[in-house]
Parts: sequence; C-alpha cells; structure tokens
Amino acid sequence: MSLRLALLALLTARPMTGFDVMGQFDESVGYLWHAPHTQIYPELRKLEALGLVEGVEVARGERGKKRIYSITDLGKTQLRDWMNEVDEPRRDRDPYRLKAAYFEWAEPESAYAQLAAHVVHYTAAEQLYRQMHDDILARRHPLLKQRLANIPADQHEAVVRFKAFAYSGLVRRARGEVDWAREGLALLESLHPDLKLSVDTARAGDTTSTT
Amino acid sequence: MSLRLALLALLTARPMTGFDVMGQFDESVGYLWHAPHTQIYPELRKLEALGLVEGVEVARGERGKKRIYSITDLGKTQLRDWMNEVDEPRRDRDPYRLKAAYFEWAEPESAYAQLAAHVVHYTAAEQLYRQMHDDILARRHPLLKQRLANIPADQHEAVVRFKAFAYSGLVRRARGEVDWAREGLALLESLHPDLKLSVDTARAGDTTSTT
DNA sequence: CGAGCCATGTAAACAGTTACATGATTCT
DNA sequence: AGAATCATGTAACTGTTTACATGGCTCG
Repeated sequence: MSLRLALLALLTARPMTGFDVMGQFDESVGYLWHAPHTQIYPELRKLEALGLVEGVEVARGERGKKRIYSITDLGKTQLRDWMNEVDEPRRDRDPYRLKAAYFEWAEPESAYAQLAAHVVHYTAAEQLYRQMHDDILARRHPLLKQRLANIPADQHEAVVRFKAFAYSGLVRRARGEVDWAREGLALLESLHPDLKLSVDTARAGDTTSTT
Repeated sequence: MSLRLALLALLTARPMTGFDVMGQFDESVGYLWHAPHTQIYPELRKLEALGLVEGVEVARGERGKKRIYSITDLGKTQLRDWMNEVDEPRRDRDPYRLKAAYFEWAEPESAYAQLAAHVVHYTAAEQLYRQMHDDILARRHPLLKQRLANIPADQHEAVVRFKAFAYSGLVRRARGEVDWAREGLALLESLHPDLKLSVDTARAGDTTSTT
C-alpha cells in the first residue's frame, strides 16, 4: 500500500506524468519511498482504473505524447482514509543486523570492509537528509513550494513541520547506523588487534571516503 | 538472499526441522529476520535441492514423521561466501517516515494515536532486544549454548560478541524510533494545543502501555 | 476424547527487481 | 548528427503475504 500512498501524496502537490514521478523518486520523496519506473507506470494505470487519479494524454511536439495524472476527489478521500488508519508496526526484517550476528563466518577483513562501507554510506545519507530537512524548514524545496501555493497559508506551518519531522527521523536513523557500524569496527579491532592497521590502510585506499 | 542466509546460519547451531525453524523465527533470530512457515518449508526444500542442506526423514510415533535438516559442507562454504560479500546498502523504504511526511492529511487525533502506538511498540521492543542482548552476553541463550558447544572455546568470545553487537543495533534502532515518535507527539501538541488533553486521555485508556 | 502442540504443505495474490524494448524531443 | 533528456511500456522472475488444508502426537 505504501507505493500507492506515495503516489497519491505526491500528486496532491501538483499533476504529474509518470516521468515526473520518477524524478521525484530519485530525490525528495525518493528518500522516503523509492520505486523504479517499471513499477510506477503500471501502478498509475491501476490507480486510474480505480478512479483515484485521472490521466489526460497531452501532445508533446509533433508526434510525442505524455500522460498527466491528477488526483481525483475520490483519490483524496482514499488518501485521507489511509492516513487515518493505524497500521500496527511490521515485523522487523533487518539484513544488516542479521549479517552482523554471524560475522564469525566472515573473514575479519571483509566484516571490517562491510562496516566501513556502512559508515561511508550512512554518513553521506545523513548529510543529504539533513540538507533536505533544512531546505524544507526554510521552504526552499521546489515541490514543497508548489504544494504550499495550493493551500491556505494557515496550514503551511503544519505541512512544513510534518515533512521536516519525517526527515528528522531519517537523519536520526542514519546517525544510528553510523554509530552502530563504528561500534562494530571497534569490536573487530579489539578481537583482532593484529589486523587493525592493514585493514585501516585498505579502507583508506578503498572506499573513497567523501567526508 | 537474506532468508537463505538466515536458514543456513540457523542450521550451523544444530540440525532442525522446519517446525524448529519456525519456533526460532518467532523468537531469537526472528527479531533479525522473520518468515512464515509457508516460506520456510519450500525454501528448505530448495536448499536441499541445491545441496546446501541435507534432510533426513525421521519417524515420530507410529505414523508421524518429520524431516530434520542439517547444513552440508557445501552449505557452509556458500554461507562463508555470502558473509564475505559486501552488499551495497539497499535503497531506503520507510513506511513510517513516508506516512509522517503527509500527516496533514490525517486527523490530528489519528496521527497522535499512530505515534502513541509507535512509542508503545518500540518501547516494548527495546526491552525485549535488551533482554536478548544481555542473555547473549551472559551466554544464557539456549540456542547459543548449543552453538558454542560445537566450536572451540577460543572462538566463543567472538561469536558471543557479534551476536550481542547485532542486538545492540536493534536496541539502538528501537530507542531511535521511540525518540522520534515522541518528537512527533510533541509536534502535534504544539500544533494543536487544544486537542492535547483529550487525546492523552484516550491514549491512557487505549494502548495498554506495558512499562 | 478433546485441547494444545507438533508437523507440513499448496495456491493465489501482491510487491518488487531485472532484463528487454522503443521512440520522440531538444540542445549543441 | 549525436548526446542528453523526456517518455512509456512488457515480461520473467524472486520474494512475501494470505487463505486454505491436512493430519499425527501427547497429556489430562
């Protein structure tokens, strides 16, 4: 259901083509939910069949065409209903923790490399999420600006704060991942004091640390 | 691949039936990875067909039977290979943050109820994970004891520490979820000062808080 | 003998990934 | 003319959920 929710929510900002949705899924909303175009196009068709969105075909140049989707009143009602549902938390599925639990089966060097990559990835992710968070609060984010333009000014504050709140959660998670992975690196170093230096060297040359 | 990894890793502790695996997936490993029996039984058959595990049928009473699976040498090699692979972090899919980003579409009461449920759930989860963490470090955990019995004593420390490390990650995540949800509750209260009390009352009577 | 546990499946539907495919428009 | 971007799909496969099914064992 999350993909549908993401699509409907996105279309409340402005009408879009499937291609536009793709673009948003590569940035902004894409950090909250991502889907490839092979899932987006069919799903928009399904939403249209359900009457939740409406698509109109529009010419593009001489022969080209594109399909612009807007959310319908029914779609807004459905969105509101989904948003009001309390879905009980999903059972956790955690590939990182699963793998870490059995690190005794990996070479220490490779466990180290995995945790180092984790640090690199989530350090960059945290930066990115924090940037988004700040852009939202400052109302610099382009899609957010369009969204706000369509609704009364007295609701702007709530809309902005909710989005910032969501990103603050992403920042928090990313920071947690980094702290956790560092804890793991320290553990590996304490278990294999002899390997430490060689791996550290490998990491410096390997992972193209961006910080 | 995570399900297979979880199954193979589990079978390194001791041979098990599909039913035993189910039991473990309802506790211990189940916090790291979960699958219903409808996925476990066919997957074990597939692993057997691949030669990664070996199943022997054993009588149970007069007419009953069960199938006990053990990991093969090939399975151990495969497990080691998977553990050494550095899988680059998956694209984030985050239903909670997605939903929170569009809370302006929910009734404040219902947004509040969702975050309150989040707090309750992850508070309980944190307790549980912390308990597991402590049981592991103290080597009280039954499956862990069996696992340690099969390997040289000089490897015990590493095995125990890796498992504890994984659970420490779960504890960290759960705590992050609670903090985040509380941040959201505070936000809702600041946006709707008038609603606060009524919702608070509803929460106290509603969610059977266990702390 | 009934309740609760042990034990194992199939099938349909839904969600997500990966591979394969096509073509127009715009800018340089 | 070629590259970058806009635009949209189908199909096969893998993974996960949900519904439907069955039957034996053990203990009170």
